[in-house]
Amino acid sequence: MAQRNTWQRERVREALSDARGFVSAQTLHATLRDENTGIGLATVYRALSGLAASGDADSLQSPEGEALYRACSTEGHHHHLICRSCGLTVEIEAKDVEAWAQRTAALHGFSEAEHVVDIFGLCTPCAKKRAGAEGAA
Amino acid sequence: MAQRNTWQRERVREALSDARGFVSAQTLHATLRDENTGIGLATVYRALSGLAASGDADSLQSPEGEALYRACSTEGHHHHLICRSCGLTVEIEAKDVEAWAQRTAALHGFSEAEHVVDIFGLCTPCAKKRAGAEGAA
DNA sequence: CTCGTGTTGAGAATGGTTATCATTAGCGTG
DNA sequence: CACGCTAATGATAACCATTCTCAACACGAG
Repeated sequence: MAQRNTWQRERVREALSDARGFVSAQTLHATLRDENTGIGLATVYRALSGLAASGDADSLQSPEGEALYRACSTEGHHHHLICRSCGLTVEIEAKDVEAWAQRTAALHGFSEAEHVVDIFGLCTPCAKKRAGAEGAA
Repeated sequence: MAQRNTWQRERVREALSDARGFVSAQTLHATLRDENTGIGLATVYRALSGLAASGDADSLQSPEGEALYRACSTEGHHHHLICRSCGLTVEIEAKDVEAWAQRTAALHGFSEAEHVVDIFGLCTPCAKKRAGAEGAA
């Protein structure tokens, strides 16, 4: 028996799904604590890395060095389009880029190529908000 | 007078150039220490972030959450092909990917798109080494 | 040479992540 | 249903990279 079902793991999975974008383990833990669950920080980390390992979640490093996680609907390999203002995330496919990455790696004698391709930008609502708040700076 | 010339900063710049790929601040500090220079860790960090800020170095987050730096010859926007074993790094251009990123972002209503495109793999020497050491596992 | 101030360096502080370990609780079994 | 094995939990300590603090120092102008 390698894996047991615990409400904690379930809660982490839920919380991750509820979040519209990437969230840090710390934030997730805080959120779960607010919901009266006395879940432990270590457990959140464990659940999170478990989800990431099993492909149910994606993880990336924020520029500040924090690990961010997000529930992933798409099973296979994919990339993200992330709003740098509100965190909204869109999963995108990039077959062309996949091919290009493999080709480029091979061209330089690299094997077992993996790649990181993420686009950061401003989603329409945030772009509008920012344009409106311009004078406030 | 905003900036003074110190041998420490020069050493950091040199060490960064000597490294063939991305190196962590810790590694760089250790290297400089080995060269009999009694340089301080804090100084290395300071010099490194300075170089990164002035565009003389590139920085990225390793999967382990460490910040890695590399001296960058190319001024403009570019990407990296990195050996995950020895750290060897090749700078690559990806005009097609640039275009694709912009297009994709626009398609989803995102503006001010920036992107992160890096390929991690095994360079030929490392791939061979690894194949030879297979039985050791 | 002398002074002012940016810089340095050792160590403390910070903050995220992982390990430790006693306790708890799934879950298959009898 | 009760029992027991063992994975999972959670409080806390340990870790590690990075940043901050601050007194001593050295660059460089006058």
